[in-house]
Amino acid sequence: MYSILKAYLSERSELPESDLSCILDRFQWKKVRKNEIIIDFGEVCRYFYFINKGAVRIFTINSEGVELSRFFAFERTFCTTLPSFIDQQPAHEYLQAIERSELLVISRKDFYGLVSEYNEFDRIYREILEFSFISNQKRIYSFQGYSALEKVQLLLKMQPDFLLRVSNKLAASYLGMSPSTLSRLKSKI
Amino acid sequence: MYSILKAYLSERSELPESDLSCILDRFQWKKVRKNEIIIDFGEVCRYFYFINKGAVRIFTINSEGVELSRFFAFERTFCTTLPSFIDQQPAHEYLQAIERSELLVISRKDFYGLVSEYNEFDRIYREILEFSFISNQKRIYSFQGYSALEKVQLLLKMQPDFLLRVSNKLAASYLGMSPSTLSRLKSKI
DNA sequence: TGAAAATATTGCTCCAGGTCAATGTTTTTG
DNA sequence: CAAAAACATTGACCTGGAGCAATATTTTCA
Repeated sequence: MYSILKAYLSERSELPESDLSCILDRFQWKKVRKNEIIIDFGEVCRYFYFINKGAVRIFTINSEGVELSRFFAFERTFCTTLPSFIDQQPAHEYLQAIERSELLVISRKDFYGLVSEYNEFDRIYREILEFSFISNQKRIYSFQGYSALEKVQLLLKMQPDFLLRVSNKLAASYLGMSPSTLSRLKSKI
Repeated sequence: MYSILKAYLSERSELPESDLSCILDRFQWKKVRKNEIIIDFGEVCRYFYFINKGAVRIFTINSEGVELSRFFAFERTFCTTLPSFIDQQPAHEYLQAIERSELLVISRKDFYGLVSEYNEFDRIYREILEFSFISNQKRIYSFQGYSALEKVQLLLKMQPDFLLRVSNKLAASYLGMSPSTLSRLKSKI
């Protein structure tokens, strides 16, 4: 049950077995059904999530009622609505399971406890922050610089299985184009 | 000369006078002329910069030769090409002064020295990381959800003096539209 | 498992915003 | 400080991608 997270931590640190099991103890098992909202808009985010199985997305809804997806995460990934988690203000976005998923959940208090208790865990957290920053940055450049077709090609190159795993509608809301445009482009590739 | 940085640090921490002056000692004064490239594409970024006076931008050039601006920073801001600074790989972007500017420069080694030596400085660095992440995130949503006109209005609301300070051409490269479109929209507002 | 709901595909139409080019204005620099 | 270079504005034109709607397909769940 914890073996995937254990492997994840082992690969990224030198944590001894004893520390690993202390760390794993702080996580709780949680099953969510497809489309379940894990963190709601306006709610303060009090947990960090590790995706053991399944997939989630982070999205918001603009003033015209259109869903905008910012981020998709799959197995073996840490994920949460980070701004709200950091500053404990109401989230301006949703965290949603897009498949039936199994999550390992840790409270904010325990999470920061691990960060200050284990140097190696602090390093892993910093890597998560940096990774998030850098992937956001790449996305900004891709929105600025590319046509719809190029954005699809770029996505296929960076995450070849994304379009197989994510529905046309959600993928379009991630790429910033309409579902019909994405559908047409897919038939061209 | 160091008074602006000193005030910046004081506002954000409880650092005593003695620590403050130790910290300030690690920074070097640097003047740059307008348009000067501070960090070049392909160069490994070895410094963090505090903008004492002036303004800089971070940009890249896409495959069609078009400049894409990701970020503008003005007085009283820390700034660098963060991905390259973090992992010491060649930068995929440029850091450029867009006005004649005065910078306070600290080497990566000294910077991380301060991070580990002073808890308060570590906190300030984390705030910089988080701020960068969150501002990138807002920008992603704004690219996805808004028309050209709405993007300009949003920018005016968030940073009212941006368009007064940044040339039409550069502002357009930040907003992801052509200079002619931005020019037309400005006359409508 | 089969009816209902959600999603995907595709044709048609239209317009926001791009490109190009001409002109006016500002900035740079010898 | 004047000539040159860079930039801003504006008009004319064109096209990528949006919106809508009809149909086909897939998913959901009683």
